[in-house]
Amino acid sequence: MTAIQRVKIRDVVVERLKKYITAGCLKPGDRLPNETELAEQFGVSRLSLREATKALELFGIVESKTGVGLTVGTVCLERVTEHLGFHPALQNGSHQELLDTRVVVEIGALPYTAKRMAEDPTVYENLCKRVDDFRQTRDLQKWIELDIAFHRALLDASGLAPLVAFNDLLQIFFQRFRDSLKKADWLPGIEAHQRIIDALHNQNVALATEELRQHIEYHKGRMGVPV
Amino acid sequence: MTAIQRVKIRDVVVERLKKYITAGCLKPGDRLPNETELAEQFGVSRLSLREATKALELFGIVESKTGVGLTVGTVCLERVTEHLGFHPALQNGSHQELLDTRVVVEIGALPYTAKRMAEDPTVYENLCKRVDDFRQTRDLQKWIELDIAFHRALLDASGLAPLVAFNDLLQIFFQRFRDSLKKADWLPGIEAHQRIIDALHNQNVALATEELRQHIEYHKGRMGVPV
DNA sequence: AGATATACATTATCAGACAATCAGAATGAG
DNA sequence: CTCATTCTGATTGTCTGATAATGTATATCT
Repeated sequence: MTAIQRVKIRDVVVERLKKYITAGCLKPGDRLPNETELAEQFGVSRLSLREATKALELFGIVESKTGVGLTVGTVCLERVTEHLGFHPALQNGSHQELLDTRVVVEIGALPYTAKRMAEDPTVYENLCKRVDDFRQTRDLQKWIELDIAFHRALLDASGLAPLVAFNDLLQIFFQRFRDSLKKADWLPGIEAHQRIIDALHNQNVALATEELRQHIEYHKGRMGVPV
Repeated sequence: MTAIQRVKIRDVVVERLKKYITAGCLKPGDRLPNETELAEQFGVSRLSLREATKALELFGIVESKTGVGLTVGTVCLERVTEHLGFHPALQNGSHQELLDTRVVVEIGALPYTAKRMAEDPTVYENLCKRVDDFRQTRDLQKWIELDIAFHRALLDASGLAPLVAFNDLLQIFFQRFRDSLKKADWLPGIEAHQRIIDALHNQNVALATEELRQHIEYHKGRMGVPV
């Protein structure tokens, strides 16, 4: 049996809407035709079109205001996180895969970070400040936030915005595991953070790489059971 | 003026649905009440409930099958990235940034690919076959497809599915640049592909890395003007 | 017992209607 | 003329009701 599956209209509409936006090079804030017109254009009922737009609206890809119409929205990952952060249904690839992916992304960015660090002294200073914040915090929940923020800042310092966006998505899948960590598990991480940025500061990418790898993989044994 | 904003019913329903899932500790695959029942329970019309479920379905948070009903779904990174091509980080990223991001991702995956290649001989064979396909093609459009497919396969061979998903996203933004390439620009790429997988086959990750870096950056000068 | 056909529950999609809301035009007052 | 107010048209938000498509489970027949 060929695993045919009924193509649902709204999925087609979703794709066509996305294509409509990209094809027209529409930017956030740009107006879209109204529902009736789009529905007619796509040859579907207004309801089917609505189901598509409403779904996209949850991502922020489009926005709709009563009495105004549809506009292209600004995708912000916070909104995505908000909807995906709640626990039950996210269990994607194995933890190992996700962990390895993080290693690839974060380590791959290090050379770029080192380069920028050499050019701009504030980069190192800002990262140091983050480690200091870490040291002065006792609250577990705050630590989790700071840890995420640090790794994000480290990536951000590379100047590769796409990687930062991708990392934000990955973090969603790590959220659950962070919550299960104990206070003691975090302590070694603080100095590891410091060693990483110090190595970068000294333009020793190889050392920073090794420190970061160990730092990420340190959690491997502590996070829940692999698939 | 307090920025009051009409609370849309479907947003309330979305929240209640998420709460319903978390409160009941429902796991992927678990059944939900049917649409009419849920609508009644939430005190909204079936349509409003549908708009909420359909929106959540785009994320994979819930799944619905005709004739079966609603079930709790599994959120997977692939599905999320699939719809996130509109993220500002990707749209506003300069060509240089996107190119660097590709370098990070593809090179970072090489060690994993090499490892899998050592364990499974078919990995190398499959990649070789792709290069052969390349050699026997004269059509420009076909070359573009094969090139995308090759790089995708190379990533896929690493076993890191999240990276593949991210790469798929990136490729969207390289599409237009590929179209601007001439036939002659592609010729050197064929053998570069071969050299990369051969180096991996010999477990020479360093060489593969250097080949791949040069291969990707070869296009740098040929692709449109940097931002 | 096994294969086939039927019935039922459920979602998918549609059409039409009315209410709520907003932006801008028309109107009026000063 | 300028500003505030009202009105109007456009657009989305929500509802009701109905029909088609689909998958599961039951019942039926061989």
